[in-house]
Amino acid sequence: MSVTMEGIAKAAGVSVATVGRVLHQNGYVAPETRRRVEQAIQTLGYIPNQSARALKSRRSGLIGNLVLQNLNGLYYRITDSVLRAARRRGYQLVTVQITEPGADELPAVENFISLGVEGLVITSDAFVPPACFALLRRAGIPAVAVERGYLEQGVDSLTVEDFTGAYDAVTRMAKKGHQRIALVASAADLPVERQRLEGYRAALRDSGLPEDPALMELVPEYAAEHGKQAAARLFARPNPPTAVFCGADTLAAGVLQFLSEHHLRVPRDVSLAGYDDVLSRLFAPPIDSVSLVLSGAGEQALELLLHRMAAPTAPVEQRSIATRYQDRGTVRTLQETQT
Amino acid sequence: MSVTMEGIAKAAGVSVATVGRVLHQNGYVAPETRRRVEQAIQTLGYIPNQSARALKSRRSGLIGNLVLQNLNGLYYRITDSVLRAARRRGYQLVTVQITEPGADELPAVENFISLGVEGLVITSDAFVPPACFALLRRAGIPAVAVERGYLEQGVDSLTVEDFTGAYDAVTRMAKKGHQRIALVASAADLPVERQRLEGYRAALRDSGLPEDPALMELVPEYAAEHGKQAAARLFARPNPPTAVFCGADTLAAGVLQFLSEHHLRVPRDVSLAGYDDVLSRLFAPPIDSVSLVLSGAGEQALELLLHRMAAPTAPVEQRSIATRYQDRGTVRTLQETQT
DNA sequence: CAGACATATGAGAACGTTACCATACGCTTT
DNA sequence: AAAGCGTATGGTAACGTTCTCATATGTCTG
Repeated sequence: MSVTMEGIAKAAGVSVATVGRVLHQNGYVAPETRRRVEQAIQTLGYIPNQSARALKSRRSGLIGNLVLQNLNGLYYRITDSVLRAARRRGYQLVTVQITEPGADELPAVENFISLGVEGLVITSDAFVPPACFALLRRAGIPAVAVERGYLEQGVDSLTVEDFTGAYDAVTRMAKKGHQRIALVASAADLPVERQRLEGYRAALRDSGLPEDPALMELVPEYAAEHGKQAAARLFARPNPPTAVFCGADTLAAGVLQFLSEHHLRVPRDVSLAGYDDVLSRLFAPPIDSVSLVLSGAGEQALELLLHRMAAPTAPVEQRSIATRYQDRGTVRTLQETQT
Repeated sequence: MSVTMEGIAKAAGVSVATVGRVLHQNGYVAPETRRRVEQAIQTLGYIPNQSARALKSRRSGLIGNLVLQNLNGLYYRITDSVLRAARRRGYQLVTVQITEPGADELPAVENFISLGVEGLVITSDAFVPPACFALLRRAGIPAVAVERGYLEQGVDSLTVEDFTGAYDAVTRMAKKGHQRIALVASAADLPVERQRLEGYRAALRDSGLPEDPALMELVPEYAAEHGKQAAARLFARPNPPTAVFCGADTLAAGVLQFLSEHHLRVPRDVSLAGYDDVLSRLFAPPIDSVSLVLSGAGEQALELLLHRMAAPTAPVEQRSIATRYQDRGTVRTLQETQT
């Protein structure tokens, strides 16, 4: 069927050992012999068999990418970044997306080990069961967690500075004079969400603003519909907020839909900011959002991973993905706001 | 290092052959022996080595997924669908995304062959060089193209009914009495774009409307900014359109931004519809869009692929992904429109 | 009771590659 | 001239699986 090293060895009139030397550019090969072998490789269209290579050399050239929950488009961007970084280093990325949280993780990790991945990038804000890490440890495969940290498992991680991102956004609103700043965010008990919530609360506190539970809308899901309903509740109050900070762009979309339907304009009547900066650029008007500096996230993840491969016993490292406030002018000073 | 079949054979006091029989549930194994072997597998935590398995059996259990150009979020949804379908059939999906169109395709395909994929799903509206198909043919690896067809290469395909989708959307506008229906679409010379354009033109023709070049904005890219600029040009005319059909949701986003800035409301002043239905649901207001019925796209793609694997010489097959007009009420009858 | 047959297990040859060891030649060094 | 060394090449044993073939029981049939 397919052309093997033996095939081209025969064609070039040499041994497989020599073909191997040409392929790996190591050892001594006479220029003329090299030419003949390369010629044979060309004409026969030889493509090395990765399975055999991996089996023998214990280097698969594969890096696993475990993605859990893909609610917003964010993970795609991270995966994309990791993919490019991996390729730049000569690694192939194998992505597995969890469909059934809580049940699929372990089989997925087994699968990765089975494939012989040399490292694993775990992209998730959801909780990965400790058994997965135990498995990886036993197999001697290093992992790096992106988005959520697993320091307690001794895993290097790349977390998002969500606290700072939220803190910064809300502080800006407070600095512009807003007193009633609402929060619309996910109620999920995940580090990411908790940090955004805490950032919001800390910003209020540090700005000397009271924390009003009636202004904190924690909704069950990211879907726009929930943002819309939350806005409906917020603006039905006698004292509606003058600024709304959303823990996700999709929620902000819902808020914007409500405002638009009720002829409230952004930022004339209400100031609005979202999070993730994945959609907000496309809204009418484009709204402020906390963007994650993902360029380089893949690079960082792979750096951590390769570093860990080289030094398995080095101290656990944690780096972070910075956030940057994307200012599109939808947070206006209170004086200019029509109440 | 890791536990092999020989390891558990030793632990269970049997030969590797027996372990193999237990693993594959074929051949005769005494119940008691089976128990012992399974016990050993459990306690030692045996995980089969895919490389060795693939090398020997020529069945890697891998399916390749080549993705070119990932402009809108559409491909992610297709990939996701393919991923699930593949897993349901016991296949692992390996995705490679092209970064450098025109240069990366061939190496990527070689990589896939090298990995021993049993089939390849090509998701792309961009052009895949024939050399790739030649390579696949030589390696005896079946492929299926999603989104764009490659019938001339003898490749099964799953194309999107873009002509119908556009035709349907524009016909609806015409039926509601609109006479000046604008088009904002990508100028890229791709089958997808051509079909959307042709659908628009055919709908005008069949509705007895003249084709007005001034109402056809073919922009270089999908970015919202281009939609906005196109809208600016359209509405600067003495006779602006009363309805705008966009070849992509991102373009519709730009149009909406322009309209919003100029206090033109949808659908009160202008009717608007997008394409792909990937973002339009989130707009304020949510706008009509042509949605692709992707549920089942992965299933279909894998069905085609597996069918081809089983019968390599069967006649080339082409199926299609249907479109469905998502009505959110942003196309209003001309009578109700304020001009 | 001999042969046929179902049941149960082991031995071992591949799969295509890598990498170590052996061999062989010609040239310099002492 | 023997030893040492750089150059060039071939032979071959793994890597962990799969799978065929061989072997060894007991059990049933005519």
